Amino acid sequence: MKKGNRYFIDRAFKLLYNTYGPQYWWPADSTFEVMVGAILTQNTNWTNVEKAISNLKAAGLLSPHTLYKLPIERLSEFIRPAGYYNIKAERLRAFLEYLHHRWCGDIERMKKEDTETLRKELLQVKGIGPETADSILLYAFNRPVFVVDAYTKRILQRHGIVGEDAKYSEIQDLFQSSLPRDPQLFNEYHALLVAVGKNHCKRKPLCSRCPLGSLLPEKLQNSVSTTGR
DNA sequence: GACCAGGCACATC
DNA sequence: GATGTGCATGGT
Repeated sequence: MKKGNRYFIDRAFKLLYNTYGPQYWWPADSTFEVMVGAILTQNTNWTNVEKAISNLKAAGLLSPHTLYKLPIERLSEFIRPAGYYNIKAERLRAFLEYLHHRWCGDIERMKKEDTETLRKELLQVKGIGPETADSILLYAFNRPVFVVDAYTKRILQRHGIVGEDAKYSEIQDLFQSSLPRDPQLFNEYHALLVAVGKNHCKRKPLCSRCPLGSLLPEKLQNSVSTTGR
């Protein structure tokens, strides 16, 4: 672990927290809702996911048992606003099968399993990859697992902390070995990275006035766009 | 109308 | 193992 990287990880959190304050993630009323949301939000704006979730709520379907009984064709209609609705219906279906066959639909039982086992099992569910599995572990089960998303990767790349070809596990290790294993800290940090990413780190360069600007290495200062906000 | 969003699986080389 | 592609709605 390079010392400069640890400094960046440490300092960035403070800057982001001072700028944006607590993010109160994950916005949901239940553990199950977090898990459903984690699948629905794959490559999708959260506002679209909210529409899908409120559809399910309004129909009284947001529980492991009721959703399990719902035919996949109807499920896909309810979640339509979230986009990729056919594929996400299949993914939710696969998760619900896992929940029922492995845990009898009992989330309280699932909560007692250890983190490594849960992660391994979640990754075997078709449609659940590393980010979705880790979102469930952190935000639904309060486990000290750092979630790496597209914004996290982009921000680290633009600051020269990791290379263009950085793998998920490399970035995750970077955070997990630099920070105390505190779920609340990981929770807040990831949410803050999304907040700054939405404002300043889109696919096209948009770095000016970014709260992390002071952490940019000098050699990268020239690449900062001044046309953004 | 173009671009983007809190990924993942699968085909192909 | 790396790279490309399909999946789709809704906001800016």
